[in-house]
Amino acid sequence: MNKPVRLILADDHAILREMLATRLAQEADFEIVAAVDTAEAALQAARLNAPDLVVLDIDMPGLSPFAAARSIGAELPGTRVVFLSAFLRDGYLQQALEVEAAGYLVKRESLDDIVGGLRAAAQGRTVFSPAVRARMSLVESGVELVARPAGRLSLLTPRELETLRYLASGMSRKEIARSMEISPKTVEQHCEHVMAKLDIHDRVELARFAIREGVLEP
Amino acid sequence: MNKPVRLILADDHAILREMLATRLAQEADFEIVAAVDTAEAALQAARLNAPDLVVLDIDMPGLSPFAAARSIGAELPGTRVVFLSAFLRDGYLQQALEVEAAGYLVKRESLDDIVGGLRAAAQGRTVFSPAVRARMSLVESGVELVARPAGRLSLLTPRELETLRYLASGMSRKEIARSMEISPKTVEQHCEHVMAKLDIHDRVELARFAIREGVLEP
DNA sequence: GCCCGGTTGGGGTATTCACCCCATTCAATT
DNA sequence: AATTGAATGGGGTGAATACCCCAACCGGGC
Repeated sequence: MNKPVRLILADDHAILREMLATRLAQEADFEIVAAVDTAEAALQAARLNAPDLVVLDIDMPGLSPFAAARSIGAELPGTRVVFLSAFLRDGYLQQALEVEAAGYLVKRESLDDIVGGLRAAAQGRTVFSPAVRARMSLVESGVELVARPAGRLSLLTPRELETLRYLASGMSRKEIARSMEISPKTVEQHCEHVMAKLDIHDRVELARFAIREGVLEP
Repeated sequence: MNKPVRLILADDHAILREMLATRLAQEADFEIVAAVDTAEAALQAARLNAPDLVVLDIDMPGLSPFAAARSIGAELPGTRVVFLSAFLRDGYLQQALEVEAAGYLVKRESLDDIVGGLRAAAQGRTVFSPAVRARMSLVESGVELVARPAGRLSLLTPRELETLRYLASGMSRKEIARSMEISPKTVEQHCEHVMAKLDIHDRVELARFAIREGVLEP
C-alpha cells in the first residue's frame, strides 16, 4: 500500500471546499491536511505541512493564487500545485504555465475526472481538462503563448492602451479619432495592433478584457 | 416520517453539482429527481416532475435562471425556487426578489448551512444567506431596491433576455442562432428589440450594461 | 370573436468592423 | 550610419452590424 497523497485544498466557496474535502477523505489514497479559503492561508499551511499536492481555486480574493504557487514552487520542491477554476481564460492558463503548475482543471469537469486528475497530478503527471488542452493546442497552432509576467496589458504601447480605453467604452472609430485628435485610420491601426497583441477579435471581448483588467469601469 | 423533498439541481459546474447531489441524496428527507447543467434543462425537468424545490445556480450560460424561475412560478404553483450563486450582486438580488424566489444562497456559505437552507425553503420559509440579508437591510434603509425605477432589464421578454446574454458574451448572430436553434434573422430581431428597449446602440454598451446588471460575468 | 404581444422569419441598405496591403516621419538604439 | 519600433496616415475587401420595412403564427386577454 502506497503512502496517501497529503493535500491542501483552497477554495473560497465553502460548499465546494467542504464537499470536495469530504469526498477526497473517502478515497483511501488521499489525506486532507488543510482546507482553507484563501491563497495566503494555503501558502502558510503548505509551509507548515509540506504536502504532496496543493489544490488552488483561481477565483479567490486576496493574495493571487499564482503568486502563492510561485512561492510554493520556490520553497517546497516536493509540493505540486494544481489549479482549479470555474473559468477557462487565456490569462489564467498563461500564468498557470508560467508558475509550472501540475495542472489546470475547470469546474465544469465531472467529479470523477477531477479526483482522477488530482491523483494523476500527485503521481507526477501534468493534468489539464480537455477544454484547457483544446485551448492550448489552438493557441500554439496560431499565436504563440509566451509567458508575460506583468500581464498582457504590458504588451501595449501607451497610445494603444489609450485607444483600448476608448474602444472598450463603446465609441466608434470616428469618435475616438476626434477625441484623440488623429485620423480614423490611425485609430483603426491601433485597434488592430491591440487586438493582435491580446488575441482578441471583436470589441465585446475587448470590453470585457478591459473591465477584467481594471482599465475601465463596467 | 414526512415525505422527502423532491428537488432538481441545476449548476453548470459538474463537480459542484455531482457532489451536492450526492450529499443531498444521503439526507433522508431529500430526493434528487434531476441534476442538470442549464436553466433550460432545469425548466424542462421541472415540467416533467413537478418537484418541491428547484435549486438554480445563477451563473450559467444560456437561458436566464431568472426567466426559468418565472416560468416555474407561473406553471408550477407547488414548486419553489432557490437561487445559488458564487456572487452577491444587487442585480441578482433584485431579480431574485422580482421572481419571488424562495431564497438566495451564496457559495461561500458552509455546506451545512446550505443544506439547512434548502430544507427550510422546502418547508415554505424564505431563506437568504447572512451576507444577502445584510445587503438587503443596507439597501432598504437607503433606497428602495425592489421598486427601483431603473429595472430596465424587466422590460425584456424571456427570449430577449436570453439573446442579450449571448450578445453581450461576444458571439456573432450566426453563433447565437446555432445556440438558440433559431434563424440568424430572428436573433437580429431580438437584438433590435433589446437595443431599442434599453436605448443602446452598439454591442459594447450592451455588454457593459449586462455586466453592470449582473446578467453576465466580466 | 377580436386584438395584441411574443416569437419566428425574410428583404434591403448604409454603416461599421476586422483584417490585409502599403508609406512616411521621428526618436531611440545599435 | 543603419535599424528598429512607435505613431501617423491611406486603400481595399469581405463580413458583421444597426436599422428600417414586411409577414405569419400563436396564445392570452378584452
